[in-house]
Parts: sequence; C-alpha cells; structure tokens
Amino acid sequence: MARRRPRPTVREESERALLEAAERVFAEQGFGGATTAAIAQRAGLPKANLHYYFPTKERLYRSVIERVLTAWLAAASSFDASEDPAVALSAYIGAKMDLAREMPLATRIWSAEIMRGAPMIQDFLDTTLTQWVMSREQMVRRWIAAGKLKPIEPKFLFYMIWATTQQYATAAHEMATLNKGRPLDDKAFERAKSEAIEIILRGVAA
Amino acid sequence: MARRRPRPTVREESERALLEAAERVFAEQGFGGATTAAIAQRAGLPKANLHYYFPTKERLYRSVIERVLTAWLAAASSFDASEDPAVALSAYIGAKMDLAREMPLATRIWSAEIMRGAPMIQDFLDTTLTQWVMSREQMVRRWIAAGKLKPIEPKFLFYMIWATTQQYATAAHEMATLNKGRPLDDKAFERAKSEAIEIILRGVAA
DNA sequence: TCTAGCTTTGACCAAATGGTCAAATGGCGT
DNA sequence: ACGCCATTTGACCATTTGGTCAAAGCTAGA
Repeated sequence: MARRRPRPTVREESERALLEAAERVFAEQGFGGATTAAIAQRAGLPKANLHYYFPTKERLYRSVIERVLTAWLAAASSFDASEDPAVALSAYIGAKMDLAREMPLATRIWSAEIMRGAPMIQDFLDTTLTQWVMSREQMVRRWIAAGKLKPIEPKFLFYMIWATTQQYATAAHEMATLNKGRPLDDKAFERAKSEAIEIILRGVAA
Repeated sequence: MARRRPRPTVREESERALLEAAERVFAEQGFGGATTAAIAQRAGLPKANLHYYFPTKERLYRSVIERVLTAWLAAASSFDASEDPAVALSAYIGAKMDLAREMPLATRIWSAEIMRGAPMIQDFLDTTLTQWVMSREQMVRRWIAAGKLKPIEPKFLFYMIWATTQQYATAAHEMATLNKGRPLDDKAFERAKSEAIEIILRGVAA
C-alpha cells in the first residue's frame, strides 16, 4: 500500500509563513486586535488557506505561543549554569536579554498574554512555571543561607529580572524614541545587557 | 437670557462611569479587543449613550489615557524630591510602585500602549517624556561625576525602574499564581517595594 | 405650566470578522 | 496516463462591530 509520504515542503512552508505572519500581527495588534485576514495577507496566502492549516484563530495563536514557551524554557535552563550565584544570575539575565533581543515579537506576545491574565497559558503557569520558580527559589535561599546573597525574597528578584529583560522587547519603540528615533544598536544593547547584570548582581550580592 | 447652567451631575456621572468601565475593558482586552458594547454594558448604559459622550472608541480610549498621563507626571515629579540620589531614587521608585499598586488597570493600559508602539501617545513620548528623561539624565550624570553613583548609562536605569515597577501591575496575575493563587497582600507589596528600592540603590551606588 | 435644550434609548446600518464549502489545482506513485 | 490526496481559492455566510438617528424623556428656569 502506498505509504503516506510526509511531503514536508508544502505544508511546512505554508505553516511557517503563517506562523511568522501571525507572530508579527499578534505582537502588533494583540489577540483581540489581530484579524485572520491580516495574518493571511501578511503571509501572502488567502484567508481560507490559513483556516485550512489552523482551523481557528485561537489555535493559530496557541501555536505561536508554543514557540515562545520553548524559548522561555531554553533561557530558563541557563539559570543552572553554575552553583555560583554570580555566574548563574549573569547567565540567566544574559540569556533573557538575548531572548528579548532576538525574539522581540514573541516576547511581546508573551508579555501581552501575561498582562491579559494568561488565558491561554494558565496551565503552564500552574505547572511548569510554578515548579521552576519553587525550585530556583530554593537555590536562592541556599545562597542566602550561605551568605552569598543579601536576604531577599527570591520571587521579587525573578520579577525584576523578567521585567527588566522583557522591557527591551516590549518597550523597544519607547527606547528608540528616546534614542533619537533609532533602535538600540548592538553596542548599546550589549552595554544595556552588562549594566543590567551588574546592577542586579551588586544589588543582591551579600 | 437663560444662561446654560453646568448641571454637572448627570454628564459627569455618566462620563465617570463610562471612563471607569472603559479602563477596565481596555485593560483586560486591549484596544483592539475591547468593544464599545462591552464598555457600555459594564457602565450600565446603552451603547448609544456611550457614543453620545464619546463619539468614537478612539476618543474614549484617548480620554482614558489622559488620566494615566496625569498620574505618570505626578509620579515623575517625586524624582525631584532631593538632590541626594538615594533619596530621589527611593522616592521615585516608591511612587512608581504605589502607582502600579493603586492604578493597576491604568498601568496596564499604559504598558500595552507602549508595547503597541504608542500610536496614541507618540506626541507625549516626543515632547514631555523626552524632555523629562533628558533633564533627569543630566542629574544622574552629575551624581556620577560627583562620585555618588557608578558610571552607568542613566537611561538603562530608568528602563529598569519603569519595568520593575510596572511589573507589579502588568504581571499581577502571574504573581498571584506563584503566590498560591492569591494576589500580593499589602505586607508583601510593601516588602516588594522596599526590596526593589534597595536592590536598585545598591546596584547603582558608587 | 410651558419650553428649550440636555440626555436617554431602541432600532437600525454598513462594514468587518471568523469561519465554511465545494470546486479547482497540483503533484506523486503506479 | 491515471488516480489519489494534499492543497488552493473565490465565493459565501452568520455574527459582531463601531457608529447613526430620530423619537422620546427629563429638568430647570421663566
């Protein structure tokens, strides 16, 4: 019997184009403001074709969010780079900064989703994120107990890291306005990255 | 001739109810996702009445944003509390934290607006905000020159302050999830505030 | 009481929206 | 050459959307 060959190119290419277009439109307009027509047009496909690959707008959105989730987890793993808090925090903040720089649209979608109350990723918050935070909280507490960090509430440190790093994606336009209308260049961004790391490290070091 | 009396109550009460409802709906759904019908319903008025007071959705949104602008400026002024950087920064961070705590919906709308590229407040970014940042940048540079602060790029400090403080409004739901599903109580919030202040102060102090 | 003008509201409309469908197209293995 | 099946697409649909309108209600001053 003729085994169904994956024949990847067509489907994969259309899905890729749609996901890319969706990422841009969702980032710019939010879930509510985005329209499937706009996404299809940006992908260069008729709207009916979009609904062939992604039956509903919500499913398309979920697919976009899954990519972000993967990236989030990858960045999170760099927290475990070392048992030395300075190294671990530097690596984590750096990875988060790079993520915001390299995936600004995805980062904006993520932030918007959180801001709306995470209607699509509550499950992630309840399971993976909660576990990740709880376990890293323990690490931070151990560092504090070992006299390596000031006695801070670990969660507040995470909140500061998340906020500061994501800012470079969510407020990129505001930053550009304050930078003579031009986006941060690579040099400025690298400086922002190292200053963020240094300020936070100095702030929490015992 | 019968002088038009202000007769404030009716108009003012309707406008107030509409603005309050609009703030909530815009914060929850974003500009694109919000509907005038939903706003009118939340205000307990027919939709036609909404359009009597605010001819278009965009005008209503602009009116909501103006309130936020006022609050932003009020908080900004606390930066000038003192010539001592520790006092000025503490006051400013504290004021921003309080703003996020007391006006979470407005803060979320503000963040969403920035994230979308500030389509409605570009003028504010270009004028008031740019001037405010430029002048406070000078103050920070003077503090650095006086050896009171580490040689940081002042803008990055502002970005960190904005991000960290707004986070307590924009990510309130995420924080609640990580706090056994309950929002931060006043005690926890006060601790977050003082830790934010301490971490940043230690981070930038010379 | 009368009336002028502010306010309220149900009914309505054109456009946009998410989504459907069936007919057409394309390509690959036999 | 043929047939199978994935893919493409224009046309279509019900619902929702922002916004309009005209008729009615209300209130204060004369």
